Amino acid sequence: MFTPLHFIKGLADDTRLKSLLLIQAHHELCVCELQQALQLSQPKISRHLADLRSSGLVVDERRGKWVYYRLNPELPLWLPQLLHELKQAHPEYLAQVTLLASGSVCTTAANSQAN
Amino acid sequence: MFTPLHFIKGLADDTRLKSLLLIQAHHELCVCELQQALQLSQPKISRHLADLRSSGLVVDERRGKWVYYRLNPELPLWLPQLLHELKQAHPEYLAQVTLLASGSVCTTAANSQAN
DNA sequence: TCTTGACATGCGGAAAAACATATATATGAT
DNA sequence: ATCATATATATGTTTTTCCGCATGTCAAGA
Repeated sequence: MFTPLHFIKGLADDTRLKSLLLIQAHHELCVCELQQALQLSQPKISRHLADLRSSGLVVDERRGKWVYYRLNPELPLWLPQLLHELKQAHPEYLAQVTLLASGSVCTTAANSQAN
Repeated sequence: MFTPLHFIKGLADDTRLKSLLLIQAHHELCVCELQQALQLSQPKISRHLADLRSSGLVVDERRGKWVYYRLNPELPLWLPQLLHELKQAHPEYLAQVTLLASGSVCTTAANSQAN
């Protein structure tokens, strides 16, 4: 169903690639966390996440008001592997992007993640 | 100079991705060999190879009438690694594409590669 | 039920990517 | 010099992708 090309195209955008790297690093993130980390508009983030979802790269789960995204656990392993290698090899790529500790935006989304 | 995103974008096209996989498998290939393997027009192949060249993914070398392309040896190793994994994980992707043995097209380009 | 906060989507428009066709360049052979 | 082969590029067009802005949905609280 999904060719390798579909996956690669999913990665081929700055917003999407950075989102995936952040999601992998933090296991899961909600839209507002990505929004503040990448300093982008909500619709922009949301639309790219929808792309990632429809190309099978991420799965989403609603918990209360928030929707959490994580890497699709059924991905071919070259994909999480690639993201990992990529972060090692190009640390500067995510350097400017920092996720505020927790509970700073989205009212208390990050806080509600104590489990 | 090259961000990981530039490299990924280089891969994000059917013609380019297949070309890279074929080039890696055969160490080096000339335009006419790719052309017959992928069954595409010469300008199309040539333009995509120019893209790959300008994004640093391949290097070219002219030998006589032919121009041979191979992976840039100075690539971050996650890249050849990725191509390799990709071929393992998705053998069907290149299944339809077969390079005729040698010396079948481009007069005798492939033949001249006995070294 | 009304409101607020988090997120998704519909809809043009702009920008980039890809394409086909035609033409140019380079090399080797005649 | 001329010609044929291999490859590159120029040009105009079509397609795809990305974006901003407005609006819609859904859940929780008052």
